[in-house]
Amino acid sequence: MTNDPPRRGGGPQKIYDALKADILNMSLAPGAALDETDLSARFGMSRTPVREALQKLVADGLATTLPNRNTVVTALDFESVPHYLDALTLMYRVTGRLAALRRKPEDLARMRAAQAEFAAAVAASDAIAMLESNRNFHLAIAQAGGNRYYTDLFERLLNDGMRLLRLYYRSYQDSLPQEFVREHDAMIAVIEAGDADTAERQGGDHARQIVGQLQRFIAPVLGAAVPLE
Amino acid sequence: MTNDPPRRGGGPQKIYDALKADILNMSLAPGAALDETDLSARFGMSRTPVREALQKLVADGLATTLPNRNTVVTALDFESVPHYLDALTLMYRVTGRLAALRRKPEDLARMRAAQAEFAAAVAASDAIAMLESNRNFHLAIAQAGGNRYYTDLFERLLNDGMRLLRLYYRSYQDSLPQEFVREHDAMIAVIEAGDADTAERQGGDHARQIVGQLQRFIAPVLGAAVPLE
DNA sequence: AATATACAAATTGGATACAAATACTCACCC
DNA sequence: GGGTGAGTATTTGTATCCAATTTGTATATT
Repeated sequence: MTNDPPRRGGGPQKIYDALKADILNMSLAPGAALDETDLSARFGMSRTPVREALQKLVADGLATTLPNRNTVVTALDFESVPHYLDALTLMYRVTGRLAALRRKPEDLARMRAAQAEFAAAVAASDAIAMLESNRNFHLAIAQAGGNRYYTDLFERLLNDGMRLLRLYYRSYQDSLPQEFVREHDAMIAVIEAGDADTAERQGGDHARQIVGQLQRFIAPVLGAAVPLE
Repeated sequence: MTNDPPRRGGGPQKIYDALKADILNMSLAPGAALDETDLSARFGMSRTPVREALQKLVADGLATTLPNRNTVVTALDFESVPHYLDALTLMYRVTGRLAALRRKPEDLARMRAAQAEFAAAVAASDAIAMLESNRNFHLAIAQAGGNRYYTDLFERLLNDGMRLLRLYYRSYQDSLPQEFVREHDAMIAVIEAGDADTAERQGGDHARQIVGQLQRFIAPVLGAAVPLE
């Protein structure tokens, strides 16, 4: 039996991973309470490692602690969506460029692996798997760029993006996913070829697609047009 | 006496602030051990709030925990300096542009306050105060932009920058600080005028100055030229 | 009836106690 | 004399315990 001997120190990581997955899935909705006692019961550990995991989530911006009260899943505030899209666009461009300049064989392998998962998820119409593999694909591009400042910011953006898109994933029922699969393939090709200018332009184009998506699907919810640019 | 009744919840913040200041000053050198027991004695609190503060420092990238061993101040690795400068340059430009577009009166007030401190520190040749007020000045510009994704990244960059420059602050004995004072004033003027294109260009120019500084003062230490761009 | 106040219950923040893993010491062996 | 190993000591990781703050409820007062 390869029953992991529950190694010391692995507790907070397990709890963190589980909660993070639930938050990104929107299994835990924005605003949902994260009760320390409940969680310690659920994971069979004391409150100490639970608190450590919660503090990491807070550092990621995925949770927020209300002083002397409980911790909650961070809300998605729509007024910051334009800021979000601005930063996302910039990071698509920058990471695309850097990846073209610095990609190594193992980076391309990671990108292809994530892209294969993405294509499979699209074929299966599995929205959650789509969002997750899409996130991993773009994260692989950022990692290929090798700049941890960009990688860390981009991960935060992609995390928030998973939650935003999960709200509106109905849009993925349309023809767009196939379009994204093709675009991803094109990005891999350009990055492999090392064409930095084209990779940056592609990143901008890809971002524009997503901006358009969100405009179409969020604006109606808000009841008014989102002021973008 | 306005003796703050030591309010519950303020412990970790105090410890975090004190340690962060020491790390940015380089009073705590990179690689220095952060012993939980020592710190709890020093601050007169138990290990619990100390650990919380350390975890926040780790999340900031200022400290690193070695599993089952102690936490240390994160090392400054010179091989990532080019990445650092790349991201810093981009953030100078982006935050300059955004600040010009979205500045409010209170933002300009904060910028001017930090700039006054910076000028005073330059006049007094106080290197630490220079670095700190310089950091606060640029952070005020980022805050004026209002995009928390950029603000958070920029704060990390400015933190790392304080440590890097502290290593080589002899360069500030030269004529350059006065140059920086003038440039900062020019940035305030352009941001107040709302000229986004010029503000972005200024940011890039300012970054170029710093890149040049670091090249001149770090390259000799490394024994070879740093490959930049 | 509505509001304010006092009381009670629940939950977080912090302290202490305990267990596991690592580092250090010193002796012993080659 | 140097290296290896057992045993000890120190330090982190986890559990439990206590206190302080807040929320909700019930009662009393206007």
